[in-house]
Amino acid sequence: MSGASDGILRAFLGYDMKRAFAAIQTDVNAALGPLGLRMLTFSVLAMVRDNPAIRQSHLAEVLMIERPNLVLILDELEGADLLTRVRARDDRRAFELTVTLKGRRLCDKALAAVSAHDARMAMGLSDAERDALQGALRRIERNGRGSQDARQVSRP
Amino acid sequence: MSGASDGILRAFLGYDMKRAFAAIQTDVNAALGPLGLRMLTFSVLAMVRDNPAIRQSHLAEVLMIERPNLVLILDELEGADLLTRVRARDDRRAFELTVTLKGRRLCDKALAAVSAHDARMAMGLSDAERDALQGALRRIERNGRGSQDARQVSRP
DNA sequence: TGATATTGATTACATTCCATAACGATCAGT
DNA sequence: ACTGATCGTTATGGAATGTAATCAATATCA
Repeated sequence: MSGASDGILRAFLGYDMKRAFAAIQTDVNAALGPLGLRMLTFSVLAMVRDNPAIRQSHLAEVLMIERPNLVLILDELEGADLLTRVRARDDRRAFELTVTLKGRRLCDKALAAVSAHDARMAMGLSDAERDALQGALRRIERNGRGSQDARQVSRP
Repeated sequence: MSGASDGILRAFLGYDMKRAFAAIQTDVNAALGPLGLRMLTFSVLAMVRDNPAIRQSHLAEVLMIERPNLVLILDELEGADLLTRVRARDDRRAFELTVTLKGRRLCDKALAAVSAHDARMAMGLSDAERDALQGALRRIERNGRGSQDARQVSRP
């Protein structure tokens, strides 16, 4: 007789999401830890690898990270020789981000580790179920943006 | 021509989850803010309401919150006269948590606000899609626990 | 052109959430 | 009674996130 139950909260998407995401974050960080990466630094590294010469502002916008926070992440990655900041020729305020050879190699390993983690977390889900899940998650993300925009519109 | 895309990361569940959960958290906190609650304090309040005389340890275990962190949340809720800490008769170390009348009323309002938020975020999903989504999320949560246990088992 | 506003990156700072170690008080088992 | 475990607490640190303010460089426009 365990006694208490969280049945009320299980009625809400947010509760299931929080717990599922916590499980994912724990597992992915465990998978990336041996490589010296976390979920966030991996996201940045993979994004820069796939979008060479991307600017910090643009990257922050796409990843929905505040610019000041991205600076620290880039300091870490640049300090580990995984990517470089190079002044843009056409705009000397901006930096162009590019992954180094070392960064590309680490990114390959990280992609393999994260893929394994991803398969582990999706165990028991059919391909169709997984696709439906990701479709639903993107729908929720869009629904959230809608609300945000609506609130911002109400400003002068 | 926006330029960069996060297509690589979109292949992973964790990325979609992080963004969907961020949207949910932003929206639910906006919904609860006017009531003086956050996602976490609401979870605790609703749990205590539905499980009167629950002990802190038990509550922390069910919600997967570390005991020291729960203490601060309870301080906040108790300070706002939303719940009470009463010494357990059979164990004078433990506290029994119970929601006050004020807490019950606020919880009712909060439940309505969170229900509206939940419906907003699930807009565009059929009942079947929503059920499938929550089923998949719980599956992921279980998959995560499995990995955690496996790692703990490997310890001496 | 020159004055003004805007943008890119940065610094400094605060907050929230989460995790661990250590402690006093109490309980359980021997 | 002694030992070990449990309950709540304090103190502390790390990680993620957010805002304000700054400097340099660019864009806008009268």
